[in-house]
Amino acid sequence: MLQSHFIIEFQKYLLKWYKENRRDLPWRRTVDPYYIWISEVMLQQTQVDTVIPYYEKFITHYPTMHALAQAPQEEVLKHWEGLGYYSRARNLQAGVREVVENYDAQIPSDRKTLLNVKGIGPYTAGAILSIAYQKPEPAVDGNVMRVLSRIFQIDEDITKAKTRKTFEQLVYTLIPEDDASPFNQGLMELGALICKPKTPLCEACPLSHLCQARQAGKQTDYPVKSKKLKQKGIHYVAVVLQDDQGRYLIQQRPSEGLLAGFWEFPLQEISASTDEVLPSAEQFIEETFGTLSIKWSVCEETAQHIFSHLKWQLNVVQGKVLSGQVPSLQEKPMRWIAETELKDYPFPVPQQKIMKIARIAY
DNA sequence: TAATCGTGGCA
DNA sequence: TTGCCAAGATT
Repeated sequence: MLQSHFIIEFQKYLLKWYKENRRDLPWRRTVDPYYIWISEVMLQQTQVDTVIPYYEKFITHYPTMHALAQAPQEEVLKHWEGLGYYSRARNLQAGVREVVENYDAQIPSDRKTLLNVKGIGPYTAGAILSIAYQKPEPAVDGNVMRVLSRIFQIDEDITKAKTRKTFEQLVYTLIPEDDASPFNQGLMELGALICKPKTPLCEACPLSHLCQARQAGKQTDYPVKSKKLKQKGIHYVAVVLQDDQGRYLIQQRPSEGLLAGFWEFPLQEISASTDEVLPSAEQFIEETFGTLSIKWSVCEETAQHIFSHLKWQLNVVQGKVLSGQVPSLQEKPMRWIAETELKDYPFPVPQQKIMKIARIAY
């Protein structure tokens, strides 16, 4: 059990350090729960410098919850393009619609209700409650677990879901009643700027005199986390097809799963060898349109894209339809679009790499 | 619980 | 180059 003088000491040094060292970030110039919500979702598993331009653009386009609620989903995805983890965008919009419809556009201020809103989990709920509503609630992210696991030499594996609860209980004992926002943000800022994963700057740390790992010289042994497996490799051929008018064939991905709802040049999975590249492309066209007269060229350059759990190897084949008539597409989620229209569709990064290889402007 | 879901930075 | 890492949520 922690003694009260330790807790007071912890709060005092952390709050003083945060007050003097906090970065001036766009979302720190407001306490509007809607803007805090957007920033927290964008910051999930994403670095601050990456988020800043997306945040600025997003709140300009969707300054109110009503604006976001009424926007077409594909337009929202377009604004999220390149930021990754696209279910965040769909869930954010779904959550905002829930709040507009069920709570008269007032974001709930209690944890239980907040957790029922789409896209809001334990961390984001705590962040909104503490930062926007000044409530003494924990907001435990990777920074907080790293900082606290070092200070208290906590050995639990932070990759396990239930470990977060251990840290939440600890934060409940540490967090000050009246300074919840700077306390939570201070813990995260300390993790980001000082208590870094590889090379913690303990000499500059305001809590080093309270840190057990530091006293034991074992800072980099914490946090404890199990290793993750290597990405599984998959080989594809991207089929870049143009009709006689120079339009490109693009296809929409399914509404669930990887890169849901995004557009792409049709991908055909192949086994590793390159001698399958052209036959696979031809097979795709055969299955989609039947027999067509096409002038093919195989691109020498290939692309690679690494996801959290997958590694794509991409070959590119370009084809031009020689005959005038292209069969109709029926119910397939495909379209023929002009090169100038590509910019109106959301394309994920691997597709942008394919465009570069195929020398298509985007 | 464990797997899924992006992308860019960095040692 | 490779692996790790970043203000996690969902299923």
